Amino acid sequence: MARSKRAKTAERILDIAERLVQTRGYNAFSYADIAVTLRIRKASIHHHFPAKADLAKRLIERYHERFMVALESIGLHSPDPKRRLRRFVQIYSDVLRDDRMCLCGMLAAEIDTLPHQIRDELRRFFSATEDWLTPILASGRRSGSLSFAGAPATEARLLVTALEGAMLVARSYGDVGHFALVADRLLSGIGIAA
Amino acid sequence: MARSKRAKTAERILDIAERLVQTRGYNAFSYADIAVTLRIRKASIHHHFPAKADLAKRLIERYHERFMVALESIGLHSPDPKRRLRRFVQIYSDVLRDDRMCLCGMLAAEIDTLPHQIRDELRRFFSATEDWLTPILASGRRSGSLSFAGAPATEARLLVTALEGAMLVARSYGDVGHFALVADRLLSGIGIAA
DNA sequence: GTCTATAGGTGGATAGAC
DNA sequence: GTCTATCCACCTATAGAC
Repeated sequence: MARSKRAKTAERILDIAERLVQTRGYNAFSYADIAVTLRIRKASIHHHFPAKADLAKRLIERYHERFMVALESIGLHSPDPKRRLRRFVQIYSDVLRDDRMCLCGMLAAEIDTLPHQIRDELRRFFSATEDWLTPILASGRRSGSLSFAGAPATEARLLVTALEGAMLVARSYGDVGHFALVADRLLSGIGIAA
Repeated sequence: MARSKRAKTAERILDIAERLVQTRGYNAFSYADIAVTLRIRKASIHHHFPAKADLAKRLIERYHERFMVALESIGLHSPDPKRRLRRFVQIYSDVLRDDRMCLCGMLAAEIDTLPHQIRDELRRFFSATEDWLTPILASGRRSGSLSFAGAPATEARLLVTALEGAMLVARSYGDVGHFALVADRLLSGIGIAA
């Protein structure tokens, strides 16, 4: 009972590492950073994640899983395509408001320095996000709720890449409003009023 | 005469460092990497750029200057807004085709680990790019050549952030076509056919 | 599961000879 | 302007006691 509120150590390591990667990047954080925050020794972290690459792999898996859960939750709660896409954008906005970059966007920048296995995970993440968006865009247009010219899959890719880029650039301004301007423009571009 | 074809050492250091930052990031390259490529010693690099931050600062300055020269060149050679914007997108496409990320986009990802002075430089780069685009978009729409709904400055920001994001994500796929799809969609969105 | 201790390497940076 | 030599901090990772 005394430990019921405390997450297992492995999960707490992942929590701290996640924030570190999202703010500083994979190559700019160390086991020492985690050890200080968690107030254990570096060696103890290696017990849970033998190599840094193991930690990174698990980090992406967990992020991907949670992202998909969030998307499924959007699908369940709101059948309206406009509302779904607003909530989709809100996920990115919330991450940025917490002073973070998307985990996969950050790792994408460092792609040339990461194990090959991780490249595959990143691709899967972006593709899965597009795959979630595409049918919503398609059916939304069919029902007359949304309006855009090209293929739904193209529009999905624009949304994913533009939101990643807007986060990236907005962070250099330290201004969520910078992101919001682009996000609103993206939504209005498919017929969703701000 | 014998050395007329060889750039000064400082410039060659910048050339190598530029590629390293654009491919690996600021935190994943070292003076040792440059030394090996240039076949001189690490200490010699410190003679030209005492600290790594000095190198980074000069790197952004040079990139920004050259980018602006490229934009001015577009302005001189083609009065047609459609043609200007196609050539604008082509600049990003060329960088990606050389297996690089935009230097400033890469540094933007690492923003939390960089000297504060560099944050200002990055902001200046993105803002200058938007400032170059905005009047072209405005006059292009006035003349009936371009077509979009909101403020020209908003459209400019969408273009800059979306192109950065498209480069970022496309690099994780190792596929320029991934970028091209988004780029074409961005252009068609303002009335420029592929 | 956490600790101490340490290995073996690399990071940025400096002093001083040539 | 380039070199050798060196510093010290930090890195990832391992061995073995508790």
